[in-house]
Amino acid sequence: MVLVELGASEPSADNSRLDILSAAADCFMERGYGATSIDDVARRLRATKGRIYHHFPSKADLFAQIFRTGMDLNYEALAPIRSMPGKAIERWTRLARAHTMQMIKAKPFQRVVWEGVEMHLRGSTTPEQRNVLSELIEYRTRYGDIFRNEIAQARADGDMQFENLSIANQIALMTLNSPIFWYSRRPGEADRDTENIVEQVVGFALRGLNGKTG
Amino acid sequence: MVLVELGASEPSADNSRLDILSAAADCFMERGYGATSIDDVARRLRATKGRIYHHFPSKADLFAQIFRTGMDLNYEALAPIRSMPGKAIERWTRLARAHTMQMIKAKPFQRVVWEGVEMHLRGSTTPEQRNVLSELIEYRTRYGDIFRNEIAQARADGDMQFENLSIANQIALMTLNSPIFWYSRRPGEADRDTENIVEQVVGFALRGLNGKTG
DNA sequence: GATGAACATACTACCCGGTATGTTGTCAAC
DNA sequence: GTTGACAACATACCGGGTAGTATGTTCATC
Repeated sequence: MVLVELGASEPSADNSRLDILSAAADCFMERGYGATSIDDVARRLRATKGRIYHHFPSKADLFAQIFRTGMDLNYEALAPIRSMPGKAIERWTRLARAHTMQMIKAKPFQRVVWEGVEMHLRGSTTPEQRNVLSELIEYRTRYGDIFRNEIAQARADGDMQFENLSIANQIALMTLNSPIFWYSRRPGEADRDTENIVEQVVGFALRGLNGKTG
Repeated sequence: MVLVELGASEPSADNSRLDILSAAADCFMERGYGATSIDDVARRLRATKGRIYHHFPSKADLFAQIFRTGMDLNYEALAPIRSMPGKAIERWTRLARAHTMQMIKAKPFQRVVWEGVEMHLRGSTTPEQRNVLSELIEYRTRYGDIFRNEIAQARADGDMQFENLSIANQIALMTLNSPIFWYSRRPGEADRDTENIVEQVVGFALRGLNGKTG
């Protein structure tokens, strides 16, 4: 079972690659995958297609790389929390905070992740690209399971109450993801303001799960 | 017994129109607006483009009509509840139930509504189609305000607690909408099962809003 | 000064929205 | 019962946009 290796690619190798990824993520967020042309991405970089196709074999692959990068960021944000001892509900709350903050901080990448999941659910991809995508989907599914396991444990601890585990997790994650749709940074917004928004979101989800606020 | 109206070329045309709308909604749900071609819709109808363009002037207009139909259904579902007397929190709960049920029952249309809102937020439409769409967006915004007003009132009544009204409404509606993404009807699912799902969703949102369960 | 990476330029093949035109059935009037 | 008119499509075609490719160009490194 070979999973994604975090630092697999050479670090200092390509600023150019990262620039392309970031610009493409912005485009995909603003117009969606289908409506974004490679020329659009190139234009944003003040470059041409040649540059992009020099680094990425296809549009679908570019999309997939953004997807992977976004998920890498998410795993990275959760990493220090996952191993924390203590009650599951407390761990879930911290995980939720980190996740939600990630939705805000890396919004373009997270929108790509979202669209990637949607694309997979719709099954509208070429059969061969689908393998690349479905590997990423599994990556993302396991990510969701991190939260799923915690709320399952929290329920067993008597710290949460809900009927169906899958549904509860779906709704909770949807809540935590929601900022990618309605959040946009306001001029002069401080870190404290952002954290406040995160707290409102996480609080909503926690209450939704009947979490015992200690 | 004879109900044929003179000069009414409507009935057969309306059936055909509805068939097209429904087939197109299915396609848009499965592949998204951009990835769906008019030929795709025609193929699903076992017909050709001619039929579609005979009834709808453009792809964007077809999309808009589905959007409008979906919203019409939503308003219709809320109509009898809106005028009910009693506490706001109670009214909100009933509205939420009706809305969520609608998400499940008319899922293809609701997905189109969702994508329409996304398209508008992204601003990726031709300037002239944008007028048609933004009118629908306003239609949809007023719909959201129905819920917004109720939770504002409920908070004033002391029956709900949350910090930011806009954020709370956004999250709550997102929760109620979420079935359009993860729900799919299971074989042998009864109405009672569906209602149970609705209850889980609405319950989650209600607790998220700190609703006083009476 | 040869080589290859990192692009830009030029071009092609294809798909898709839209249109223009052809075909069929119906129905009304003569 | 023939004809004309029109609705409801089907067929054929066109033009624009786009993913992908093939080829040129620059520049650094050795």
